[in-house]
Amino acid sequence: MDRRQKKTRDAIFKAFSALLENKRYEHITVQDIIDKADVGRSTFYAHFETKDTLLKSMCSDIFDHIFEGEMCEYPTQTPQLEARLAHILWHLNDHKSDISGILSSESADLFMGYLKEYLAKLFKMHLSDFHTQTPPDFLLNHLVGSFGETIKWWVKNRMNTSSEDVAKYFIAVTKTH
Amino acid sequence: MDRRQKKTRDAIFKAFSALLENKRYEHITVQDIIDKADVGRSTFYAHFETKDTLLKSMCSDIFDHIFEGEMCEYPTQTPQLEARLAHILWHLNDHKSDISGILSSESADLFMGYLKEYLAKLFKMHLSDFHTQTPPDFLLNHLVGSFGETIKWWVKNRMNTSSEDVAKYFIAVTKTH
DNA sequence: AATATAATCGAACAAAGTGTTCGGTATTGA
DNA sequence: TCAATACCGAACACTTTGTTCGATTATATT
Repeated sequence: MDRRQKKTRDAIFKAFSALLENKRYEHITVQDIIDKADVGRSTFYAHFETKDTLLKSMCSDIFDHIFEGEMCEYPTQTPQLEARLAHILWHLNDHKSDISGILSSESADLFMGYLKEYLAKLFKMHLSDFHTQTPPDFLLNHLVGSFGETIKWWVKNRMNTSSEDVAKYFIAVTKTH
Repeated sequence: MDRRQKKTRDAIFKAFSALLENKRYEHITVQDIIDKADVGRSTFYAHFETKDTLLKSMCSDIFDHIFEGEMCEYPTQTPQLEARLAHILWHLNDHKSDISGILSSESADLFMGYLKEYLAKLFKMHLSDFHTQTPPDFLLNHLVGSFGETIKWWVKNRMNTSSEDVAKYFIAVTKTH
């Protein structure tokens, strides 16, 4: 790969990453990026079709690195899985600033954010039903987050499953004490 | 409230909802909305500061309705919670099209989407560790989704907890068999 | 029914962003 | 050295945004 290409690519990544620390993804413009990266407009579009493509490339770089060597078959035991998860989390530290920026974006998250406000109120009343050997805020986040993901799954599947069954499934995979 | 206001508000909601069925939230413009709603440009901005405000108002309408009467203290027992969750899911059917549209948005979801691809591969190897009385795709979605939410929580808390502890917490609240 | 009030219209506006093109310049790898 | 190619940068047409303002129109009230 041409040195110039790599240099430009890195400059764009770095600028994008820096911008993400102070600005939401949706509000960052290509103009912002090329200004910060000090790169010509046409050069940007020579590398990336769009802003989303840039994000995708960046994610691939990060994830390929983190999950490298993690994808082989292991004896499937929960302790082993736990170690793997810890390992992934450990590597994520290397990209702390990028990730923080990206995760603070909006949109479907706008919807989920509002939904979660209501779910949180609801689950708070039932916190004592569940496993309590974890910090309360972790537990609450887990319940709200995973039930939110359940709703996404359900909607994605065109709400084919009955609501009773979905609720049953959710209770089934979540540990009570 | 003036009839005209309500009429305009409804027209905008309806148009927005219709647009969401065929177009991602991020790509819908105010122009699209006022064209479909057949409403003056200035009228739109008289009602909503921005597109996000519109979404927020819409969400409030939906959630206030669904969670109405759900927010009082009950005897906190898991079967009772299960019924409540089912009830919420049931009501969500009334807003199927809106919700489907909103939940298909991108951005932070772009990042999470890529991350989840990797997580899914990983969890697939460990599926047999977990509770199996649910459909496999539900289980996989739950594990990937809730671990993704765990990562969000962790990042949001500035990664203060050690990665080992986070992994431990996650395993603790998730039911194995 | 008459009237004051308030919502809507529509056109125009500056500002900002998008994505593309193209001729010229500079760097690279062979 | 030299051909290939990556970059520059300016210009382009186009879209979107958010605001303004005077002219209409519908509304609630008396």
